[in-house]
Parts: sequence; structure tokens; C-alpha cells
Amino acid sequence: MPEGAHRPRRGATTIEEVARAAGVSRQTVSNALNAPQRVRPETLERVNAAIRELGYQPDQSARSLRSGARRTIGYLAPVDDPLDPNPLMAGFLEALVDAAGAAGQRVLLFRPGQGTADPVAAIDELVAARQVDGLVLADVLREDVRIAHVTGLGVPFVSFGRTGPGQPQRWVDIGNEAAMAEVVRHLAALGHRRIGYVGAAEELPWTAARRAGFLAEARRLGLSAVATGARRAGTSESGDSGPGRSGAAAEGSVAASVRALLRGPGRPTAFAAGSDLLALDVYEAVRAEGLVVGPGGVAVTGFYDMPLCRHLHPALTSVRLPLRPIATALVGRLLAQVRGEAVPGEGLELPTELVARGSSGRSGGPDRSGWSGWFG
Amino acid sequence: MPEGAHRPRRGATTIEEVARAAGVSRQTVSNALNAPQRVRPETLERVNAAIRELGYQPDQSARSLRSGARRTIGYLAPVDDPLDPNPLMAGFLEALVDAAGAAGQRVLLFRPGQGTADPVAAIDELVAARQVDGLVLADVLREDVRIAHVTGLGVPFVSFGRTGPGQPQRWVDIGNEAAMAEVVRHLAALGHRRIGYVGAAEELPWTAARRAGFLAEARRLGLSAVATGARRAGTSESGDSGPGRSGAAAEGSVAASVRALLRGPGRPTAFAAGSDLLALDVYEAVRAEGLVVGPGGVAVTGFYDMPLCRHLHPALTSVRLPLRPIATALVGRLLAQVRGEAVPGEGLELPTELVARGSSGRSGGPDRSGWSGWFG
DNA sequence: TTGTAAGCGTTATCAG
DNA sequence: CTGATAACGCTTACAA
Repeated sequence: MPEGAHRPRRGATTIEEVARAAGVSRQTVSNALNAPQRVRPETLERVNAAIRELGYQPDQSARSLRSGARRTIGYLAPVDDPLDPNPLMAGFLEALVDAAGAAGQRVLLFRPGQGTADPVAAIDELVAARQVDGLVLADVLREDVRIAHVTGLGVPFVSFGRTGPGQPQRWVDIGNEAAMAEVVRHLAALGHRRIGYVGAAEELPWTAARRAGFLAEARRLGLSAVATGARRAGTSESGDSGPGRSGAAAEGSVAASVRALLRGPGRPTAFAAGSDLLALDVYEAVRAEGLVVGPGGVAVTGFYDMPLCRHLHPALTSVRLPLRPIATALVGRLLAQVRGEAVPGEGLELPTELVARGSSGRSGGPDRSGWSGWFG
Repeated sequence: MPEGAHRPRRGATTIEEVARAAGVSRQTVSNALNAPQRVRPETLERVNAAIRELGYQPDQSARSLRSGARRTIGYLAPVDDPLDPNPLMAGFLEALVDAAGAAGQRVLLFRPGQGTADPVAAIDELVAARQVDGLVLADVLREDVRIAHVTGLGVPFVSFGRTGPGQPQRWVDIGNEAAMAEVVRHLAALGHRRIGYVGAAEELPWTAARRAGFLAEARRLGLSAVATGARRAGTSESGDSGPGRSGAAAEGSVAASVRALLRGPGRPTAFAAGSDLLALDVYEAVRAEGLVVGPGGVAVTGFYDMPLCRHLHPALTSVRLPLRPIATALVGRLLAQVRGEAVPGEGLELPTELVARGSSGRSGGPDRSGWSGWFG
């Protein structure tokens, strides 16, 4: 039999040893840790010294078993296209782990078992094994089967992305309309009067919100606006100072649509894309028409502020998601539920940040060059 | 006091209830779960039926406390530039969670406390609280303080990235030399005879390996090769069929170096970049010289196969990391240690996969267009 | 093969 | 404010 396999970790300091070292009972050590105000200051100091000296940390399993608190929150990783992994996940997870850590919680990552794309079973397992105090769900749709399920389970949860009207409003999200309105004002301030919106082929709640925010602000400012790209929407709206046009070539590729607009009369001098990837298509379309992206040419903006934005030529102006505030809000609201407190408000909408770069009028080059980081 | 806060989760099924329902002792239920061969088939079936009916899962805390096995592995998220989050992390974590899940393990994500950039303290906390059976470290340097520390702690671990000569060889890594050799052969097969390597400004072990692999294979094939970009290296080597040149403008930007080469005599017809981000700079340099990237123009390849590769114009040929095999190997070797088995071999080098796209001679466009995914 | 007894390390209860 | 006792739910010995 292999030495020490699957046994309690050798040499792990226990509360008993600390108690002996400090000359108190183990109960007093526990109190010093969980209710310091109930211990006499001098005793407390002696205990803390022993704890420090021995490098003691309570065994989390024992603590959880006894107290019921797991001190761990589960994050259900979105099951997305393996060919198109979420480029923001790293930044979001870092923010989530930091926010959780600041609240004394750890983060357990989980996913549906391979083959089984069913997130419900994965959630059930985790909950039944009592491994987490609550769940964080991301990329939530209005009518999301996960939301309904965890609601039925009675497990504390929060979602990144707003839930539907009939469902518990325990979400944190960004303000999509406001974000695009800011983009429009940014372009208007740069002197653009004819602007285009480039949306995804398939409309989702948040992309619809961006489109709507764009059109509303353009109208408010009296700009000539044209939207393209949405298969379901095909919507279009125009301001006072110019003729509106329907979303052309909604079925074709994004690049083709943009090129058509650029060749047409009254061509837009700026394009706001619904995502950074769409902005790449706009870059290509602009160049294919013999035009240039950036100052003196066609302005382009993206959405999400993916890491690559800073590396493009020119660097792409984009809308940055407030990942740390989002994570902090998610953790705060989740733990409030865990503690049994009333969750404040219905949902929380956080503001985005417009990051202006060369593609909309600053210096033409990328922010950095000559990479020396891990992935340079 | 809030109802049910911080108490053991209400309604959680216990092993006792299962035993009662199946008409056996709770011991038999435990055996049915942990040593099924020791239970009579008909009894086993009865117990399993009860388990299924009640949706029973053993309380992981109780199980861990008693058995010592946490069934959880810790992943120390790299502390990287917040402005440049790892775009491969999502894919790697998905692979890691899946591989761990297949082995009955969960993944706990952790990071140094905010402000405290010291990973050692974070490791100590996790280990002292006995929350994991072992650790996965990523982005490991040859002389890595984390490796030395966990070695001293006696905690099972594996690293993604090879460790130094004097340190325990418990790593999994990719074959950087072989990867670049494959790139060179790919370019040679397309008819390129004069090729350039574009490296990062700051040389790291793996980028040095890529450069060396590139130069060695180019020499072997008798190609004219020139390398640029490394601040420390400045190395250059030439094959038989052409004159070698020193890494020009090693201090300047990557784009400037590439442009100089493109303007010089015997200009390369293809560039292999040490990363996808560097390849973006090459794209720009090629265009700035009035040339075109792709078939009929200058071929370009990258490294890492970041998600964005497929979205560029033209789509970028790149070297894909075998994330799932890597994750499987990491988990396998880690759990072997946890079980006390001897770890096979010294370290494991896994092969990469060259993904040929438009930038090195296929169709010019991106692989997809008109995004409809989450981030499209 | 199954049941009985003990204890993993911690925290809650209640007596001093 | 401190110290003894019990219990959280489970798995490992050992006895039936």
C-alpha cells in the first residue's frame, strides 16, 4: 500500500495543538477565531501567537460539516462554442475570485459532464453534495432553464445577465442602451453626422438593446442613422437630418452589408459595431472599399473591449465591461441571500466605460507593440 | 434572526434516510457507494434504487473529513497583466474542469489576495485549510518560486510549463521546437524559400525554443532564414541558399523591423511569428509596405491559435495548443501523486497542431462571418 | 455479506 | 470568560 495515500494530510495542525500551545482549551481557540470579542484580550493575543507560530488554519471540511457554511460559491462555466471560447472569461474569473476572496469565499468552477450538455444535472450534483453556499450563473437568457431550476431548488444564486419578467430578479447586468448612446455621443462629438450600426445576424436580448440604444440616441441628436445585420429585426430608423435606409443585405455577410453602405449615397462616416468581432469585419469592409479606418477615414467602434482591441491597427475604440464592479455586486448579492438577508432592489444595472482609441480618431497605432508578456 | 441562515442545508438527504428507505444499515449504503463489489447484487440494486429515488449524494464535507480526500484540485490562476488577460484561459479551464470531472474531482480556482501579489501565501492558506488534494500551476518559469514552495510543502502538484533542471520534473508542456519546425515545413511546402521569424522583444524560455526550432528547421531544409525581435538574443542564422542577416532593429518596434526586412534585398516571402499578437504587427507591416497578406502575397503564421485567428482578414494560420490532452495529462499525473503512485517519467511534452488558414495560402476570408454567438 | 462502534476536526450548548 | 460534552455525516476497523 502506498505510503500516506488518501489519508488526512500529514502534519496538518489541529485546533487541539494550538490550544495546547497556548495553554487554553480548544474551545477558546475556536472562540478566538469565530467570536474574538468573547475572549479576553491577553488570552486572545496568546492564542493568535500560537496560531501564527503553528501556521494553523481550521480544516474547512470539519468546519463546513459542523457549521453548514461551505464558504464556497459555485461558478457554472458557460458551455460555449469550443471554437470560440469567451475571451473575457479570464478577466471575469479573476475579478470573481478576488471579490469572493475579499468576502472570505472560494470559487468552485464546474461544468456539465462531457457529452451531457445539461447544466441542470451538474447543478443538482453540486447542490446535493453540499459543496457550495450559492451559485453564480453567467450569460443568462431571459427565459433560462437554469434560473427556473435553481429557483425551484431554493439555492441562493445570482446571474450575470438579467432574467425574465416572471423570474426572480437576482441579476447584475450592464446598461446596453446607455453604452451605445455613449458611443453615439462620442462619434457625434468627433463630427460624424451619418453613422451606421452593425449588428449580429442573430438578435439576442442584449444586442437588441444595443441597437435600440444606438437608434434612440442618434435620433435624439438628429443624426442620420442606419442599422444593419439583424436577421430578425431588419429595423431601421432615421433622424431629422438625413434619409433613413432599411437594413440592407440582412441575409448576406456583415462585410457585404457594410460595403454596400459605403458605396451608396450619403455613406456613413462612422460605424458602431455590436461586438469587437463585428468591428473586425467592418475594418475589412472599409479597406476593401479603398478607404482607411481611423482619423481622416471611417471611424469604427466595437463592444466588449476584448484584449485584442489594443493590438489592432488602428487600435479599436470599444465599450469596456466593468468586470470588477460586476463581480463585487454578484458576490455581495449572493452572500446576502446566503445570510438570509433581503436582497436589495430587483436587479442591478452597471455602467460601461467607453475606451477611445485610434479607430475613432486618436493616434493610429496600437497601444503597445513589441510584445514581451506571456502571450506576446 | 433570518430563517435558515448558515444552517445545514434544509432537506438534504442523508445516508441514514437512504438506509431506512432501502431497509439496510447505513454502512451498507456506504459500501454500495464506495465498494460495490462487497455488496450482494440484489441488495446493491435496492440501495441504488433508494439513492436514485431520494436524489442522494454524500455530503462532501463529511466525506472529506472522514476520509481525508477532498476530491478537489486547486488551480492557481496566473497573475497576469489585467490589461492583457489570457485569451486561452477559458478554453484551458474548460478542459481542466472536464478532465477533473472525468476523474471525480472538482476544480477550485484561487488567486493571491488583492494587493498581495504573493502566490505563496495563497497556496499556504489553501493547503493549511486542507481544501484541495493537489495543485495545478500554470505559466511556470524554469526557476519558479511556486514550484520550490509547494515542493517544500510536500503537496502534490503538476505544472503546465516545464520546471528547471534541479526541480521536481512534474510538468506537462508543448513541444515548441517541433511546433515551429512544422511551421517551417508548412511554409516550405508552399514554395517559400526566404522566411523570417518574428519574436518578442523580451525572450522567455518558450519563445527562445520557438526561435531555435525555426532556425534549425530552416537550416535543415536549406532555406534562407532571418530572425528578428529578441532584445537579448539578436541571434540570426542562415541556410545554404541565401545570405544571413542579423536581427535588425531589435530595439525598435516589431512592425519597423518587419518593414525594414520587406524593403531590403532578398526580402522574405513569409513570416512566422512567435505569437498571434506579433502576427498582427506583421499584418500591419506588410500592408504598410503596400503588400498583401496571404495567397499571392506575404504568408504569415502565428502561435497559440487564439480565438481571434479565425476572425482576421485573412484568417491567421496558427499553432494550436492541445488543451484537452494537456488538461488530461495534468490531472492524471496529479492524481497519481495523490494516490501515492510513482509519477511516470520526468515530464511530458505534447505535440501541437498546425491550423492552416488564409494567411498562409488558403482562401482569403475569415472562417466565419456574421456573428451570432454570445460574443459576436 | 452485513451490522456495530468509533472517530475525523470543528462549533454550539451549557455548566462552571 | 472559560472548559467539558455532544453532534454534524460519513467511512474505516472489527465483530456478527
